[in-house]
Amino acid sequence: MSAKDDLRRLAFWADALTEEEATRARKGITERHYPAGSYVCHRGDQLSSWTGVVTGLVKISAISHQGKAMTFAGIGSGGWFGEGSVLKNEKRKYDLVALRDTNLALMNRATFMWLFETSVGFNRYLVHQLNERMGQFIATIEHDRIHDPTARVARNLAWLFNPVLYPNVGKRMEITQEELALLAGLSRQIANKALQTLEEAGLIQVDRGGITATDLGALASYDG
DNA sequence: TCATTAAATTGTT
DNA sequence: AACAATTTAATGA
Repeated sequence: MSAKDDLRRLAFWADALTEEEATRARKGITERHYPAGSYVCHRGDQLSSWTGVVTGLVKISAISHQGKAMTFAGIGSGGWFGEGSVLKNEKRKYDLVALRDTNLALMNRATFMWLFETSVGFNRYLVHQLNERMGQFIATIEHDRIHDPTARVARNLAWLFNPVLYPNVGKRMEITQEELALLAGLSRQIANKALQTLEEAGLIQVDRGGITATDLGALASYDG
């Protein structure tokens, strides 16, 4: 098996690399397991690895200076994040929590920087991802003051279903209502009601242990 | 393959 | 937070 095939198991962007690049990338990555509920890193930690979710679900959240907890994004399998902190070699500005049993791929900084300076395909992927996430952040800021729980759930779902950031995700995502509540910062009961509302509105279909998006655009722009 | 049991998830109060 | 109902997973006959 080639290094690229091996790398593809951990990272979908393996296809953008040459054999040589993939070989080096693979060597710079280690896999690590995080039990459900455990912290991957706290704000202020010096986690100098670019991080990919192989399996599981991770929440990125921060506390605003006003003391309010805020979720930036949920990352499902296939998602990679933290390039900002790695590039600038600075401390994390947010908390990372594994919402369920999770396997992460950690790429050390040296390897990341080498790819960044060497690989055209890698940079193409990075720019693509940064651009997409920029759009997501802007949408987040616009809806920062939304308190309607249904809208918050809709937004979090729209993130999770983002096809650019998480190409592995199809129309259906495996996530329990409890995990979604954790993501949106709501109680499970409220999240349950919100999901029922969204289902009645025809945006999603809820089944046991998973949610199917039927109208992604409407989900992303849902404002109550 | 089927039945029983345990565990997880959901809907409701 | 606690409860009952329902679904899935695991086990063993």
